[in-house]
Amino acid sequence: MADPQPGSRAEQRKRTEDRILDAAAQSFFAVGYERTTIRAVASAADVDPGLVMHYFGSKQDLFRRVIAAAPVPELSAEPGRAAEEILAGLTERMAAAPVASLTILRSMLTNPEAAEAVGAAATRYQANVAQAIPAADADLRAAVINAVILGVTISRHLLRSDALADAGPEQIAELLRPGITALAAGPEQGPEPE
Amino acid sequence: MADPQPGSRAEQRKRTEDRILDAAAQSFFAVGYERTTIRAVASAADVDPGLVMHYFGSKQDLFRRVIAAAPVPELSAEPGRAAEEILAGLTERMAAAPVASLTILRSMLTNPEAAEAVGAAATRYQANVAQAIPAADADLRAAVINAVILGVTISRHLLRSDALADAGPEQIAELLRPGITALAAGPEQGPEPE
DNA sequence: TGGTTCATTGAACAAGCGTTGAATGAACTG
DNA sequence: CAGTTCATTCAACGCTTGTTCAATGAACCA
Repeated sequence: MADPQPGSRAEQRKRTEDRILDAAAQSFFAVGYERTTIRAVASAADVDPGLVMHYFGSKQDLFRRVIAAAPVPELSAEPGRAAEEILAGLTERMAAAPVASLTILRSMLTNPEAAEAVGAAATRYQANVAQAIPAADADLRAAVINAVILGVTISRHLLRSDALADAGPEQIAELLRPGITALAAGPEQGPEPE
Repeated sequence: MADPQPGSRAEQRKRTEDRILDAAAQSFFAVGYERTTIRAVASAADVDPGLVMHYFGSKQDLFRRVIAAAPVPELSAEPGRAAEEILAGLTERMAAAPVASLTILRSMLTNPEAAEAVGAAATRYQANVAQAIPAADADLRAAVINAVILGVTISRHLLRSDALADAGPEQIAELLRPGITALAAGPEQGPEPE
């Protein structure tokens, strides 16, 4: 599945499609779904608005294409090590949050499609986390962990909270460690069962 | 500052204004700023769109009026008790989250005005929290606490995460307790500093 | 080379938006 | 009661939006 011949029609098309996709991703990420206009995307990609429609069908489809590039974090942990894996994943994501993921987050509160994407990803992630938590309320605990990660990510990357944006990923992860550990450990049940 | 005479012109105006404000709040909360239309608000309030403009000036001003009703959580805590007060405040807010606050949250990622409101409230709240934390990185800790609260609130009320929406406020607060406590306590420094 | 495909453009459409300003008629004021 | 205020409506403007469709010209294939 190599790139088509340079200068060929197919290659030119791919170049243009990618330019549009890039411009769209940038705009969706920067201002969200509603404030992004086909015209602005086309202009940023140095292309006619009609071409955007011709290639991607509709604004909604274009949005779908952009957010389809969002990697869904996979996580499979064994009980006891769950907290560390969660923190490691969070650290990694804080260091380099992909544009597609942030685009979804930016639009999730106003765009049903984005909300659904977030919901689906959250459900998968929560299921994986919950299975590693030895507690009756594992689902709730996983949901809270998810909420915490969501809040930190939004504050840091979208709201650009000064304190959070300036701090290093490991520093933030360190501060979250006690809470995540407690959430992933399950209920305390007196001194060392067994 | 009693209500004006019933049936009077002033009273009638107030009634209408309130009806518009209610409809606007509901719409802003439900679908956010961009998807809310003056026409829809007017229709819901059984009023002509022109009247909305006449009374509130512009859509942006109407939005301002709605979010001006959002209570800013005040918090002044002494070191050591900070965590409990934070958790108490969070519990309270989870039990009855005011529409205005949720409206701001809904729009904060796409509307600059809402983002500013969130930022301002967050800054004030963080300052209060930080002052009660005995640590060099108190600001960062306060920011993380804020982010956690933000994430939980969004997940619960806006994303309607099943697990979180079904759980009781106290239950969630209980799960959050270890993390918040650790954040508000400052760095551990060996066994019981005297 | 001649015909077809297709990337790309330009102009336009219909719908919806926020917003305006004149018109109406009932509530006020003197 | 006459005159003014003002809550409310109606119709319209100008703009932007997503979207469509015919036209163009270069790349492709036989």
